[in-house]
Amino acid sequence: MSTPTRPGKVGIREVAVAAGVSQGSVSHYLNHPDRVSADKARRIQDAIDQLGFVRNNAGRQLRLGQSSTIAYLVPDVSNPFFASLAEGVEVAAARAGLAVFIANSNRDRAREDSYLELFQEHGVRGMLVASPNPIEDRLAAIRARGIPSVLVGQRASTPEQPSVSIDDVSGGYLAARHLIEAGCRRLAFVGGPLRIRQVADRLQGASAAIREEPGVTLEIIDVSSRIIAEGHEVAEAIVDRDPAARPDGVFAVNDLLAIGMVQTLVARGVRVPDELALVGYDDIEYAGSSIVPLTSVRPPHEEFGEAALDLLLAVSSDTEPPESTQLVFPPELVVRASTRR
Amino acid sequence: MSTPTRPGKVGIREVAVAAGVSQGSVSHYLNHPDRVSADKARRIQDAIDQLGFVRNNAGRQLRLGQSSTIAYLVPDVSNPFFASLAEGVEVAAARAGLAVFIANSNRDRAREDSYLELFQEHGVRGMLVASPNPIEDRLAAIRARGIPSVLVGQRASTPEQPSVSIDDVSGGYLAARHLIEAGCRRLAFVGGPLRIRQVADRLQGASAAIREEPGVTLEIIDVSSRIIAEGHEVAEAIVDRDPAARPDGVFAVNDLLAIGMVQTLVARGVRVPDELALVGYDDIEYAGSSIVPLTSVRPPHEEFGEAALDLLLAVSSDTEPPESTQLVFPPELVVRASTRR
DNA sequence: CTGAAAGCGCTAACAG
DNA sequence: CTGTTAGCGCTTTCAG
Repeated sequence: MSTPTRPGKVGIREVAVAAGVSQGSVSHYLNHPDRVSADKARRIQDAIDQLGFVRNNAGRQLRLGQSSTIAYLVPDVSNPFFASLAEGVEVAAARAGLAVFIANSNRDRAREDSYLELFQEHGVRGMLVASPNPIEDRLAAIRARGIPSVLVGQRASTPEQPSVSIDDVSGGYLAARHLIEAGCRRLAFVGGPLRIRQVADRLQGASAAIREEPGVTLEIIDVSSRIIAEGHEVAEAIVDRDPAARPDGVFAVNDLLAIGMVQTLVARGVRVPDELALVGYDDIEYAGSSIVPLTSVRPPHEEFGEAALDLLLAVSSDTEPPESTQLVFPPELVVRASTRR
Repeated sequence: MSTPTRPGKVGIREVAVAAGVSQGSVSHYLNHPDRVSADKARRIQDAIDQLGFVRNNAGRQLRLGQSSTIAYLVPDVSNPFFASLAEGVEVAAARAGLAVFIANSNRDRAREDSYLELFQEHGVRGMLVASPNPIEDRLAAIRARGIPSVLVGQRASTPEQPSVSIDDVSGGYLAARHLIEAGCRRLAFVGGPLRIRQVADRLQGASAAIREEPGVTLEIIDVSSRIIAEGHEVAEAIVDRDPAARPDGVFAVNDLLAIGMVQTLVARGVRVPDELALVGYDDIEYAGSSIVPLTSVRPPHEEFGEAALDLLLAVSSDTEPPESTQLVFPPELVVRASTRR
């Protein structure tokens, strides 16, 4: 027999037999439907429906040498900021006929590595990577193997690495400046670890604003993670201080921390913003609906995700690479009740 | 030449040449490291590092006939409820040596379908599916092709379909009962469309509670999507009514709606809970830090995700399938300020 | 312990 | 327009 049908397995071969055509025609039908006669097309489609044929991606990809999925690696799926980026990424990907697989590293170095490895093994078309860790070396190595990537949320330090980020230094400046203008004199920066680029940049911007204003002090409250629970702890510690020793304005390095803080501050009877004004960062959807609506530094969200994917597409196309491969968006300050005295 | 080295491409073949061993030995080293002599193992590893070899998943999977990734299809990545499930899913997956790819259908039927198709093409080991749509038929067809799945967040209606869900009827009952006990007499259920199983079940539970209490009425306010923005709209409409015509207790079918509602109610000067008490559903992390902290019906989160993955593993193993393949967790009511009069 | 070789399912180049 | 066929990279028998 030249084309035996194996029971149980439904491949292109079984479809061909059922439709009474050759394997090649089925493949043609699948990939260039217009190059097959209407009659055979119908018979093939019928056979496909009948048999419930699903084309095997492994075979296809092995043959083609590339897939049509792109990967989006996120440090924390439960941070709404990354979720809202994902929306934009998917919109742009759909437009380009690509599917997006999201993977969650949970900020864990080892898991980041293993997903990065996995993506390569899977031959993804490209990757979008958001990470609190220094990861450019790894991305450079991956790029050398032909897989392009865009660093998301952090400006790349080498010109070869495309990135999409916001200007965190000016975001930090905006936040601190605003607190000063609201009358705060003893500021605190809540965030860490400082080795994280975004954290350091935001602090740097805040420091610059403080330096412009003699008499205003900046205390740094270092935290190891940037989640709601950590905000609770920091706020507890602040409330436990002698009232005179408390900061009167806090710039939290992200909204999760800020939300946690407001929650505890309010619960412990500290008046926000009167006794303590608070600015967050990212302007996640929940910032505006916090116990005390949160003033926050707002990066673009969906546009940001779209920009990242478009950039990835641009750098991976054969055409001339785009003018600039390091997009930096300006942040905006969204003022809400947490700083409105 | 029997093993030519193609420049640029680094495959198992190139590694073999560089290490001076055969292709088969490299593969052995990769898959059964203990079956290779220490000397060759070292040489092979050196060659791998040197060349930056990454094994090609397409070839591997084609040969093996299966992959070691599982898929998690989510209707909305930006809903923190699904994000918190993801954490649990990944924990359990990591334990089993599996990687999780998350895909976002954005509640869109067509996108759901195309991801489901894609997962099959990719030969995932199994899928976890959360969907507001009726999707069991599709999953049954996929199961027939050998890919197991677990329906998440919705009890399956056929015994063959494994599922992990909470008892939404009793969740709805809990919510409405609580509002009644808080003194509410004109309740409103905010949610929709009613063809969504979870929505219908929650309403059914609420109705049961109302029937127990003569004199209490239940108004149904139908919405088409269950997001924060929709909550804003519903609240606007309620505030625009004559005060006497407003409900005094609202059960929102999820926290997103409830959060949007509180935000608008407070902004428009309606006192929550005094004029209007509010209960949400899902107990997402932000419910507790809402402008008025939200009473909510709480399903398990991480445990839920873990349970789903464990169930998937259990049904896909060759061993006897577990006693019960339809896990239903009981919900709890978490009482916060939004109903505390 | 090691190597040679077959073949997983598919696509595209080529011949008819 | 249709069929035949050669691999894509890998794993795994099976011999040695």
